Amino acid sequence: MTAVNTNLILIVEDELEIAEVLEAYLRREGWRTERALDGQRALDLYRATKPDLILLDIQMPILDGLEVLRRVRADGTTPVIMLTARAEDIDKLIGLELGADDYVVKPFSPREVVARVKAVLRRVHPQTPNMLRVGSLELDTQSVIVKIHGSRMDVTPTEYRLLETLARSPARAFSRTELLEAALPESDALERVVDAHLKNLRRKLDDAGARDLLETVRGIGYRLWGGV
Amino acid sequence: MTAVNTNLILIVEDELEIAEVLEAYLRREGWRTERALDGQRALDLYRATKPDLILLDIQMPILDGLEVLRRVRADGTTPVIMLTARAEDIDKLIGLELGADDYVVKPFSPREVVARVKAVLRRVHPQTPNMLRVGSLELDTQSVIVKIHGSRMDVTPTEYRLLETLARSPARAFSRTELLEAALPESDALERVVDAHLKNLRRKLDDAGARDLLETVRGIGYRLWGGV
DNA sequence: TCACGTCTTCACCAAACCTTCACAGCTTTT
DNA sequence: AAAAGCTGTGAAGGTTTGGTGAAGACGTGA
Repeated sequence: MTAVNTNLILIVEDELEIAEVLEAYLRREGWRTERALDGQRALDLYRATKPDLILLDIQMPILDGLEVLRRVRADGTTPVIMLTARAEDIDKLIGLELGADDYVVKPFSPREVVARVKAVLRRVHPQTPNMLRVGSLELDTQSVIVKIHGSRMDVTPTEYRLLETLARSPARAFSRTELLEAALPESDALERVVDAHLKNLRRKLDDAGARDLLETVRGIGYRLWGGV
Repeated sequence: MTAVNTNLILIVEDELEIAEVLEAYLRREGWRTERALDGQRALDLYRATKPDLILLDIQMPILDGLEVLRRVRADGTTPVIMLTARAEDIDKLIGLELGADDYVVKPFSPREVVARVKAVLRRVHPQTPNMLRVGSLELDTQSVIVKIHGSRMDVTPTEYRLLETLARSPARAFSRTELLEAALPESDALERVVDAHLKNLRRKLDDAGARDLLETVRGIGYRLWGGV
């Protein structure tokens, strides 16, 4: 029931165990998945199923990931997240004409991958708006720009992610743990880091004239409030 | 009556004390609960009651949690949150074919568990109602915001929990003990604290123009009453 | 390598909150 | 009418929680 999230994700990965773990995590989030163990099969499945997103390992038999990416790009704009063992050639990967949408460096945690997939799908999907508005706050999730009363406010990456998480569910009260997991996956920071970042964010909001936007919910966490 | 939030949660945990604490916290949120002390009884209860979600300890006599999970998965898609002592092999747990929906590592805080349960249920039933209304009182359980006649009323965490408990069963008379257990589990406060909190709550309701919402039921306790 | 911006931790403080108590007021019982 | 039983209430004390500034860790690019 509740077929809200029927995106199809193609997992291209020759290490069976990794593929299985990824599959389980993605399905847990409600996505359908397909798996390919090599580049050739990946292209076949790509053409047959037209997935909404591709998770693509670089090192693979038959056709390597970069070649698969090239051919997928020659055909369309399907979002691709690269899975790679080494951080070095990443820059080329993203920078050069290949145009992957994101990448994750092995060894990665499945949660990290899920977070990236969500982010990319949000960015790409036309049905999801790129503008978030809460009171006088405006977030452009495409260009990663924050505005208050129409003028720009500089925020650090972590502050931005926290803000976006909060802004996606205005008024909803988030626990510190939720915020940590949403904005800082892979970090084992203490809950208090949320306080620290939100304190800084608050100062900036304050300077920009939106003092009361970010509310503390005592005993629970925080909430963004721009309404009655 | 008042079948607003009739989710049934099955708690499978052999440590009695943990099970009791979890039960108290979950009931506080308005869910019904069942308890099983071992894997065999868990499966029996699962088949008999078809719960909406299962909290499943891994270490258990008779049938361990993993085996229970396997069998539940063989039968359907009931969401399962694992309770586990060690953080290490978690990813495999969730990943490989077993497919738990989430996990919490012991020692956990009951609040944390409640948050996870809420998150998983939200994922599974996307449109869960989160508004409670009694007369001119409105509770948004997701935002943790209280409104009277449409405008916000600030309440303390304990006041909020008492109010929510009362509002989930409008017109029903609660004893002080019931309210204590529902709103302050694990507290050994005297019954009189309920009076104290409700006195404060009454003053706030009064200031907000809803004087008679919270009624005293002499010899019994209190009740929320909003109209005919 | 250094300099810089950012992230994380920590310790301390203030504010908010919870609990208890004593007493007053009211209701019911004797 | 007095006594006994409940509930309302204000204030005091102790506890918990969140805000805050500073210091160190970390990573990145010059």
